[in-house]
Amino acid sequence: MSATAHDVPVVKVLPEPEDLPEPLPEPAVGELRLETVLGALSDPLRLTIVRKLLLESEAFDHSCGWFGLDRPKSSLTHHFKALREAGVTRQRQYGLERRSHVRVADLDARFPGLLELVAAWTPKTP
Amino acid sequence: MSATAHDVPVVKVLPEPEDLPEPLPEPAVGELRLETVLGALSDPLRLTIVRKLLLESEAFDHSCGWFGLDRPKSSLTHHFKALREAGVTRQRQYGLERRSHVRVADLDARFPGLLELVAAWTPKTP
DNA sequence: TCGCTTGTACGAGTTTCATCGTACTGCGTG
DNA sequence: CACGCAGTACGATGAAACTCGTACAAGCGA
Repeated sequence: MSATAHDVPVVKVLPEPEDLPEPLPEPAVGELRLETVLGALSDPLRLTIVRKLLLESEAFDHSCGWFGLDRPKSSLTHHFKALREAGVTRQRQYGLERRSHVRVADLDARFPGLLELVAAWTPKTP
Repeated sequence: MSATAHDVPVVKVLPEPEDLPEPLPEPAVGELRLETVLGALSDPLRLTIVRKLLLESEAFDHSCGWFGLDRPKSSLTHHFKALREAGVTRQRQYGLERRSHVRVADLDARFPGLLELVAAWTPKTP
């Protein structure tokens, strides 16, 4: 193709799509169901996860441990899987870690306004 | 601004609050919780109810039977109660009937955009 | 290669929820 | 006042979901 021998890569701002590991199994955009997504978001812990991803993750995926959640690992696996299978997050395997990010574009396309509600959410005080 | 003393009220679009029976017990606006509301809306039958109220109820409350749902009465009671206790609907007793409407103003104030998602929802086809 | 780390799989215990039959209440009408 | 109707309350059943311990797989570094 157009790539020649003297083409030198300079800086890579973001990893190329081909460089990323394949996402774990997830529903396609057209398969997203409102009732399923709402069900996944009806749990305080999962709201916490998604909100933290929305507000504090600057274009990076984050592994399970980054959230600092005080729960056993098997519980966290359960909730991250629930979010991914509902289509809220995407997960990729980076060596040891499995990192997550919110499918912002997909969710905004299918359910505009929903993520703003999650970002504005605050946990119950008492 | 331009309103002066000789402005005469023309039509009463909505009935006065004093004419209505007291609403059944429900959470106040400030007590609405996103996780609870999303949980109430994560059920296809309840989404059907709320959507139908949003799209087809022209400023009127509607009784249980109006929806034409093919379920036993005790099931319907369960779901209408779930919606009311989550703060999605308001119910008033009119003689024999208990009529419901969506708390549009309250929900729009606390969770802007949420009801638009419900209105745009369509049940699963298969 | 031997650990250490990250996370999964599986399974049990508990809880919560949906469904719905039956019996009941409360209102309105004849 | 007796009947009928809208809807509730209660309870049983079964399915789903949350929580979490334990055991296991896979990557990475010394």
